[in-house]
Amino acid sequence: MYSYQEMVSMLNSGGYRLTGQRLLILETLQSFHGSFSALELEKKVMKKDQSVGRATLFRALDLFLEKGILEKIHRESGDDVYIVGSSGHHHHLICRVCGLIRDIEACPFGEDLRAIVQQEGFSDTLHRVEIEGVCRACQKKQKGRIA
Amino acid sequence: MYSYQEMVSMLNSGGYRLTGQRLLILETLQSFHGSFSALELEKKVMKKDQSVGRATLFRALDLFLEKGILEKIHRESGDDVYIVGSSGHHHHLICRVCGLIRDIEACPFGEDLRAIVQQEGFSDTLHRVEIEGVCRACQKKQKGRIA
DNA sequence: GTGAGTGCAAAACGTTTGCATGAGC
DNA sequence: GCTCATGCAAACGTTTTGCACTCAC
Repeated sequence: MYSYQEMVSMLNSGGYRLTGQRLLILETLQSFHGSFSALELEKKVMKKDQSVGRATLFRALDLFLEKGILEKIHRESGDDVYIVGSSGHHHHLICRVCGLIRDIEACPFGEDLRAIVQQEGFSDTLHRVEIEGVCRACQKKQKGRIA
Repeated sequence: MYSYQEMVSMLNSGGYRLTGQRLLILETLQSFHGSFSALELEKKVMKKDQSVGRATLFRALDLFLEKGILEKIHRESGDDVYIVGSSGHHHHLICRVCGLIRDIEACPFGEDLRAIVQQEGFSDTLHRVEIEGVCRACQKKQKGRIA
């Protein structure tokens, strides 16, 4: 997960302006320890500075996605959530209860799949592996509730 | 990809009523040879019977998803599309140009990943592998356009 | 006959836009 | 100072809802 400094330089290196709003949003991103929705981000940002416009936030989200500062993740529920990005090829392990994300560096996309893709004649492929489950902490909470 | 008959019995076996609208939608589903959006489906259905309400269509989509008659797929572009389901565990190879879908029966989720998931302490996991690329036919079309 | 399913229209939802204003480089 | 970026509010497109009506069982 990128640090504030890394995010700022990623933004800066693209020739984008380091406005107060963008920096505020980047700062807010750090307070999430897992995934978050656009709305959750909006609430946190508004708490810090109520004058930030919705449009600014969505424009920043798009920009950050494009620069790789953020990544978008599709939950089984159908909701899209965001996480702060990290470098290198990786996949995600997501807790469907609390939204916790763990980056997985192992990639199951090996020779077997590559061969199938080639056989089907597809080019310019990218792949997405998302594993969804319940994290240890949420398992404990759930057990506690039933017992 | 399920046949019309299979879809009808999947619906029927759940105790759901076989209404004219639902059957019309199931029939329409067969005409797609790849993925489709809710709107594309709506257009096709409306062409057959203009009196079908939007709400009915969305309610049917939800129902079909729940019964496994349809599957929802997340495109890299951010759009959600649907495909007619098929039985057994499988993943998808998607053409980002035309929406063509190929089911892949090989599953890369093996011991390696299983061990990582266990190590991280996650339970009740499900996984999603989506490969996006450009199919053979669309590659040819693109080449033709440039040359 | 009964209740699941429907059509309609209006509302809700999250997101995007147009434009005048304001701030970064 | 020149442009990119912003705030506001209104528009947008998709999906959901509430309700009276209807049709499958």
